[in-house]
Amino acid sequence: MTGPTSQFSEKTGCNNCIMRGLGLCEVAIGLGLDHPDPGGAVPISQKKLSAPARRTVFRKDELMDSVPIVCEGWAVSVAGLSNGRQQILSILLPGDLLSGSLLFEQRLSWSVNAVTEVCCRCFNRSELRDVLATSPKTFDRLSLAYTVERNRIDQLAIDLGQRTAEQRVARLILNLRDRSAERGWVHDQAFDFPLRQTHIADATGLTSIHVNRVIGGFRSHGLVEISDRSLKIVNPEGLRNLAEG
Amino acid sequence: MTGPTSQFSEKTGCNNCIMRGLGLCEVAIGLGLDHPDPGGAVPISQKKLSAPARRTVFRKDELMDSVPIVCEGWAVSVAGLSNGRQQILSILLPGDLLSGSLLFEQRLSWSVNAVTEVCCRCFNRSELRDVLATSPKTFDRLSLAYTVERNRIDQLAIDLGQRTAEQRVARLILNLRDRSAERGWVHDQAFDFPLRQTHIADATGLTSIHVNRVIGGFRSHGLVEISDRSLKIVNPEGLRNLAEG
DNA sequence: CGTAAAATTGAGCTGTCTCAATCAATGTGG
DNA sequence: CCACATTGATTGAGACAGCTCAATTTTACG
Repeated sequence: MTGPTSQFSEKTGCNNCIMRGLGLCEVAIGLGLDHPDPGGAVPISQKKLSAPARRTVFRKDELMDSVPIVCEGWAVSVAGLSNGRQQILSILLPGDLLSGSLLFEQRLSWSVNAVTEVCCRCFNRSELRDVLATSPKTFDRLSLAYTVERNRIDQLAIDLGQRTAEQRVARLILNLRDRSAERGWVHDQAFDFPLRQTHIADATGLTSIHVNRVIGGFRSHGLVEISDRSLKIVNPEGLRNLAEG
Repeated sequence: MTGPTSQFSEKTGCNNCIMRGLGLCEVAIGLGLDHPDPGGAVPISQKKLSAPARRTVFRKDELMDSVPIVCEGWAVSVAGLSNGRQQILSILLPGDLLSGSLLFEQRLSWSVNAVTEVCCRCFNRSELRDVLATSPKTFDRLSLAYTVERNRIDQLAIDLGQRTAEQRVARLILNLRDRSAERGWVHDQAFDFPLRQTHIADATGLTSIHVNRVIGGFRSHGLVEISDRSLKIVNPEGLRNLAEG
């Protein structure tokens, strides 16, 4: 039962997570952290935590004794500047580690905001590290996740430093399509897309006004359609060409 | 023994590295990887490799069986785009890990170019990982290095996404001053600065022409002085204020 | 149903780029 | 040791991508 998804403080939270099937908490499940089970999986104590849309889930500089994984909903990790601007450093989909750094550091470098209603599982760090030391499989799985995360940030820097507004937005959309597709959530080039234009703006280093015009352009060129928190890539070829630049 | 530094073009290479004292290969030395010694240090087989200024040291997609550390000279890791532009993802000073990802991945994600003449030590990856598994101290040291690296990239993305040209250049200079200072190479706000304006441009996502004007501005406002591959911060306050935005 | 958040559109401005040319520095071969 | 070739720094003029300010409409939510 979804139950009254409550605050911030640990609540029933993400029951759906397991119910929705294996696709969901793939990292957690892939790591064998999900729950004590026969298949060689290792139990690690965990807490669940959920937050409503648009709320801050974790605050910069918060001291974490756990390593959270997003189970349900979309979130973003975001760095705020003194002048009010902010940069989204990663968009977190269900199954994503909040940040690989949390394995080594307990202080959170950036805030995490919920885009939709979000639910996380927070794995105890020291237990998790013990598992890492003893389970090579888990180690490999986790270092792969870390590598992917790292490559994504490098790619972000390249996009921000070298590409045009249209390319950045196109690439963002294509990335999210690919990540959704890995999870089996893309059908006929359409997928759930809860980001607001301001999220896209903060992720691409643009103004939301300009993002609006760029997307308007995409739409009028028959590249994408957006409606009702869902995005459909009408012309994948065209979008890809635009993105490659 | 140090032996004839071989490889690539096996040259004499970085004998200076040790001779210059502890400041230099600090990571390697801090890790106790330097050479077999009584102090609990762990020997790991290593090769040395050197390259002249402006040459490519490692090429994107190269398969590495080792984890290199820069011992001497400055290098940059850089991603090239099809349109000829390129983004510098990190500036490597002596003592820096080429990339923490190499602990987990053997394929190099981006090329590494020498800025000055450069010399590296390449530690055997599997031996290094064995050491990590058995030496908590080394593990901590290395995960710290990884964390620092990660934070630097995040910071780069924020700079590229949200800050003005002047801020980006100012921050680059201040970062390099700080990193040089950690190594004890800053005297009276002056330090070795072998970067060309094109390097600065590629690192900040700007045109070298515009970098030139920005630096010209800094100079004429009495913020910095550059001459003879050395940079002096004349007005640290002013530069910092500019950088903060 | 009312209020806040998000999307859209217009007009003008500016930071940064492009193109082009010159000059200084550094390195190379004869 | 000089002439030449290459690389790097500097400066000017004009163009444009993306920003700011401002107003309106649409959508979402308590």
